Amino acid sequence: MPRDPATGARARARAELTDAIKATARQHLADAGAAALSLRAVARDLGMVSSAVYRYFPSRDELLTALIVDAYDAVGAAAEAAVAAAPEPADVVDRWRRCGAAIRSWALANPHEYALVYGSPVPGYAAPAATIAPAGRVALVFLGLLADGVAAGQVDVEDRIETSRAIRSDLARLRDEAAPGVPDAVLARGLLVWTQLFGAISFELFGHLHGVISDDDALFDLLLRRTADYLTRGPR
Amino acid sequence: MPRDPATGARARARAELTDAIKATARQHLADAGAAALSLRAVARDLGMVSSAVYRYFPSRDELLTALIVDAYDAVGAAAEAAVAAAPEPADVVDRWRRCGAAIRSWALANPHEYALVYGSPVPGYAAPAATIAPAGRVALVFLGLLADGVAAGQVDVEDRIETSRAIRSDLARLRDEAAPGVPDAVLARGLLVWTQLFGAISFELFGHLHGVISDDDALFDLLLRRTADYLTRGPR
DNA sequence: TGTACATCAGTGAACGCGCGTTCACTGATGTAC
DNA sequence: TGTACATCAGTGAACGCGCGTTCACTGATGTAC
Repeated sequence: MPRDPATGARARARAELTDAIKATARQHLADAGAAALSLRAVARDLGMVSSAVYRYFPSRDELLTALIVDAYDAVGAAAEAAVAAAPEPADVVDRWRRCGAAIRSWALANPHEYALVYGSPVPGYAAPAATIAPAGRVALVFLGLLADGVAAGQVDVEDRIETSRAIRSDLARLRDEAAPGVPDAVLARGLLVWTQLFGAISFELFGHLHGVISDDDALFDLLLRRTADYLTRGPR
Repeated sequence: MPRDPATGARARARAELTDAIKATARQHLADAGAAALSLRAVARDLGMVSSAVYRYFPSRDELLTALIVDAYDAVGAAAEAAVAAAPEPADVVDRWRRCGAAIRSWALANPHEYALVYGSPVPGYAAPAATIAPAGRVALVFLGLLADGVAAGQVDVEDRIETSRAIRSDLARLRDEAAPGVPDAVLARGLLVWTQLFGAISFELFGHLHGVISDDDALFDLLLRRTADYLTRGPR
């Protein structure tokens, strides 16, 4: 009866089970890690026979890919929401801090999905092209707010960088695609700050601050304040 | 005949085979990752029967631990050597750049050992206490050169930080143990720079700069210059 | 120096296990006339 | 509205595989007297 196949009972059941499989697989990530993600174990948890999962995902790697895409989308959505919720859209410092805090919060709430995409690559798994666009989503949020900050005059653009021609053309491409009007030096500062953000989150999550820093929140807050300063005021 | 058991033929053979097992296991890390490291596969590669490996490592996890300890030791030794080779021991900027470059070089030359210790934790494996001291070795190099830089008056110590009491006491412990005379703000800058260093290496190694930055060397060089500046001159 | 004994490396078979994937099948759900 | 047919979800058995770990064993290497 239903013309649109997406609204039929069968289609709805299919969508629901697809989600249930992903949800269970996500839980398994926590127990065993990506490398040990097992279709059979997921099926068992759902009360299905293992071969039934193949109706939904043609292979284990496709399931992994779906989880990776979901993770990238989730962290991107978290950042988008946090930045969009900023009361003063023109205040780039505030938006940056919200952005960074949202990414960290998501990572702390979903440590295994964070590790899945920002930790060591899964051995034997080659990320397919389908993961590229979702991977960029969260970075677009950052580049967008940088561009806004420059446009609003909140970012010092006097800074200069000495670097290779290759880097300059990389930065030019970034500018054309996602950060109109942002000069090379500001983009470079952004890149450095971006790796710093994920470096700090990874260190915290992977235990490298264990026994060294007891107040991770405070350290991260310090990072956000210092990087905001560095982004807007430059090195001097 | 030999009184010292470490010099007997049997003991030497044992030490050699222990090393051979670790070397083969290290190669396997590259192909399959830590989670899939298999005692059987290692034994096969060495032409031994799998049960023979148990004469050398009582379990798969003990072998993993040995690899982790070796990796921490290797990166620490690389940093120590690079810093010690600096012609001007008093030049903290130069030493920092050598230190950072050495860590990155080691990581690029040994990507899977880097991932083993700085990537996502191996699922189901709990790092034993024996890994704690080696893990700190590379950080001691950094803290040492910071302390030297402060003592030599090369580091701006006017900077102040606002942070929690917990962080202040963490920093005080760091100072007492490994960085005498280094004020809180400088230690905090050091921590931020430290996470930035590993964040950049991880991003590069784990493919997050792929398609974005084509000249990783130049970006890293920029990072070293900017962080050296930040370490010594502070935020302003 | 020579012999009896203890130590240790390595063997090969076996244990029980879980994995990804394929395949022919049964029923239930949808579709076309 | 009713019937014949096509589509699809899920079943259960089977494939071949590799894993960690244990165990009784054989021989070679070292040690004590």
